[in-house]
Amino acid sequence: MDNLISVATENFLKTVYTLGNSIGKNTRPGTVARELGITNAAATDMARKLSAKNLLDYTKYRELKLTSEGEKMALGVIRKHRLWETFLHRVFGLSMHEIHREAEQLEHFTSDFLTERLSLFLGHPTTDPHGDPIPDASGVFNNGNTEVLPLSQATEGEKYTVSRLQGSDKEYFDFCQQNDLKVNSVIRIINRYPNNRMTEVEVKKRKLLLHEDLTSTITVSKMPSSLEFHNRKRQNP
Amino acid sequence: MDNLISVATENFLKTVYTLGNSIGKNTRPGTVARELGITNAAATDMARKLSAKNLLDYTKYRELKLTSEGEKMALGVIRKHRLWETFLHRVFGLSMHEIHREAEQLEHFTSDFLTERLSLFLGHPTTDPHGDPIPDASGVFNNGNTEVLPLSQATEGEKYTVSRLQGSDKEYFDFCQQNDLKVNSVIRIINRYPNNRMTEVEVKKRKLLLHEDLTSTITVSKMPSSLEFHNRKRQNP
DNA sequence: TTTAAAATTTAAGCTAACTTAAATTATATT
DNA sequence: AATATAATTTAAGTTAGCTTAAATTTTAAA
Repeated sequence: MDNLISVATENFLKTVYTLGNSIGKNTRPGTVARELGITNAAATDMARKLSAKNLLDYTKYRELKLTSEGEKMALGVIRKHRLWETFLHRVFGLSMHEIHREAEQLEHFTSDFLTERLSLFLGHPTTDPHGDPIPDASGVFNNGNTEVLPLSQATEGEKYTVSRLQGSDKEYFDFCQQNDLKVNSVIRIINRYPNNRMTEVEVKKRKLLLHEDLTSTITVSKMPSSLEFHNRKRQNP
Repeated sequence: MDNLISVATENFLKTVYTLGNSIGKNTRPGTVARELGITNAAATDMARKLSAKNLLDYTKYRELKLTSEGEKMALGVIRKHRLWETFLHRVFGLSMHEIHREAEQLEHFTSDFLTERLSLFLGHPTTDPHGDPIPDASGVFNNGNTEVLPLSQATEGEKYTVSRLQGSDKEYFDFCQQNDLKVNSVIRIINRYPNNRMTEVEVKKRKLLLHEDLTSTITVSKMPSSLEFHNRKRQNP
């Protein structure tokens, strides 16, 4: 009857949560396994264990569903991850592709006490540098409810603001930086070429032709999110 | 042939290093076990494993000795620990009794890359808030070589400065704070009562009668360490 | 609707890091 | 120098978190 939560468990719950909240993804054991780099057998095994601890509901051959307790834990880990990313970027000046790697470790070894000091120090941010929302200490998102959609599904002619950049490697962020694709950048859809899966956009007077590989990782919203804008301005607290 | 270093290994090496460098302590398996809260059997087991990995020299029934590789690892962990303590105290304002607990976790999940950014951010400190020296990235201490000794062994009539406070709980630091026993405080030995293991000292015009339980945890030096003083002044970088 | 392919589960086994209990070796004392 | 005590080591066993391989179930296609 071990009550302590392990890194493996935290990562498992986090992955189930993330997959469950990503469009076009599912929470079947195999999907979770692939995401975590473990075998299907290990994922099934873990699912049964976590089910016994009431952290998720598991029925053979079905998708995994977090219980409210499991979801709360997942959100706790996500909170720590995103607060650390914000911190590492703002305070230590780590670049976008570096912060995830470090936060991935730190998130598991930060007490709730320290988490709140971190959040306080940062001025209780509600989004991280990628534009991802940060839940509060009780697992609630306070980001307003602006409609967001992947750039790959944006409408021709419309104007949007970038709300999230979901890539991870240096090249991705270098490219985005280079082309002014930043959180809160204004972006207009010039043309869509669905057959070629390309989208032509305008950012800061410049035209870009982007493939769906990229446009599916950029989340945009029609109205500029004033909350996020507010947060971006407070760089050195 | 697992090349990754585990938390258990890091803590084991750190403990052997610390015991080996504390006067009146030894590095026998039982001592290490007690320190880590594991059984003797587990300590012996670990000693053999680490010996196989060339991190320490182990001969049955003898004290444990770190190899240079093992010592380097131990110093790496200690560096991370003390940098985090410095950070948490200076930047997040955590109190003395809180920083150890958090640093104890963070030290194991901080990459060398992040460690150097942390050190840079803090201005490459050479002592932590307890006055403990921080080794540099290659495991070298750059704290000058002021002679230090426990307050319990200080000489009657002499003046010293406090160089380290080695306690851990809130009560300890509250008492020290209350009585101006801080790193770099000036302290004069008025009287020693070896039979009762008490020492009478004067700090900021106030006289204190202290038991060896306390005086053995306070390290002092005859000459005020200008290096440490310099560091203490840079509070909010 | 049958069947082939894909996914999932079960079974058996491994390693790290522990445990308890028994056996061995050191050490300290008389 | 013999012996009691303390420390250490060995042996056997446990749990978490994996693995591979085989068996089973689902799903998708013919």
